[in-house]
Amino acid sequence: MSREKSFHHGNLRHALIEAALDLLDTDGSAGVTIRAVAAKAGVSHAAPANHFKDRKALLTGVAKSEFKHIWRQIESGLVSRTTNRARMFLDTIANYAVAHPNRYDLLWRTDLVDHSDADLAPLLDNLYASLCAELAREPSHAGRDIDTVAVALWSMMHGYVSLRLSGMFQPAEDRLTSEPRYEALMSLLLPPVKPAPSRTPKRSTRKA
Amino acid sequence: MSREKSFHHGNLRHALIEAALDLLDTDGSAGVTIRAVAAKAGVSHAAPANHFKDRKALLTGVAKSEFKHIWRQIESGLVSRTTNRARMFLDTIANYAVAHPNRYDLLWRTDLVDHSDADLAPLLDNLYASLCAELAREPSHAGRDIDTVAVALWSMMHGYVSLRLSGMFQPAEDRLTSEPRYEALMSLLLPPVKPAPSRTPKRSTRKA
DNA sequence: TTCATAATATTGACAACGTCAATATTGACT
DNA sequence: AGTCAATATTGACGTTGTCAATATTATGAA
Repeated sequence: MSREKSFHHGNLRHALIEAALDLLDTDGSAGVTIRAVAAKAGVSHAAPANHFKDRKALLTGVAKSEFKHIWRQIESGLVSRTTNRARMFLDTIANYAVAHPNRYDLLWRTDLVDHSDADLAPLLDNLYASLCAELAREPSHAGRDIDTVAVALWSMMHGYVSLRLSGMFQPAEDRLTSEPRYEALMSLLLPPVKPAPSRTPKRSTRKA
Repeated sequence: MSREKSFHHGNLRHALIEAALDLLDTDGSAGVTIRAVAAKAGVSHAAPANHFKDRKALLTGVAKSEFKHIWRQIESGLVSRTTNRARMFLDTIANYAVAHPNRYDLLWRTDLVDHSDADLAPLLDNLYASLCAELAREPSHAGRDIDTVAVALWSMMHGYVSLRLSGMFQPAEDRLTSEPRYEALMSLLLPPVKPAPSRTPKRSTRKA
């Protein structure tokens, strides 16, 4: 991000996050030690301290980077889409979770990530507000409280993928419709539609 | 459980789990170190190795004990109840999560608990099968696939409490009905009823 | 009762970890 | 050229999980 391409290493901060992601994918969050990250970036074990005050700050940096990535992915998925936009919002996160289970797990680890971080908290707020805005534009939720629907959808998606990753559930299909389970779950709260208009969301504060 | 009340310490295994629960409640799962648990139980740092081969085994023992506790709580709640039994099943777990956040967090930590443990896995299977059995007895789910409803409910409950504990959501009420949010969420999938008959569940295999 | 043996507990050690202090090196700017 | 802040290194410390070696105790057979 920042163009400080000089000094001893040259943008070590970014290199540390990249190294952390590598270790995260292969060894899980427990494998993301300061020393291993430093070694992978080619610096001494105390070098990261100049950019992240401790391990939690480093992992919070990783989480920030990943939430931004998810946000961009959602945005790019929304531009060309006019129907089922809320659904695509949720699918993007769910797909991310399945594709990068260790990363998804980290994102919600309160012991490893500071969710009240000055940069991270607004990212979460924006995500939630964006989902609410999409739901508000869908006519099928006319008589419903938007926040309740948003919290319900996000909770179900998050709970499902979390319990899947925990091994509590196994992948399966709906016995009646033969849909994949995730499809069947979403249809309970968010029936898919065919036509719809388009753009520009509003804000909302996340309360559950 | 086992009546081996002798040897040096006298039922150290049980004492270790109790000590671990204490540390878990006060300091979170990170505070449950083998050495701290041993110290709290009044033994040397290597004594636990005779009862738990490593830290994961100890925490898996804690999880087993807690899942049994939840199971008993659900059972005792069901005996005198004829309506909304599935709902009470879910409420029991949700209430446990709020009352003991650190314990609930541990239960789903795949890095700390072995969910494929020979004793633990059947507990999870029984819990899921029990929920399915209760849902099957409720007439409101006539045309639905029971597993899909069970997975949806459990996912939403788990996702909601998890995201609450992560700080992603804050406690709030439904804007339309002024119910607490949790009530509003559950009502979306499990509308409460007044009358109903009674007893005896069946089995089901957990697939999602 | 004696004694062998298994079960259980202790002591001591080791490597890996996060973190800190002290020091060294480099870049930027005057 | 020379000062200063930013950045990196080295070395150390306390804590952790785990292992090996040893000691202690209970159990059951002789």
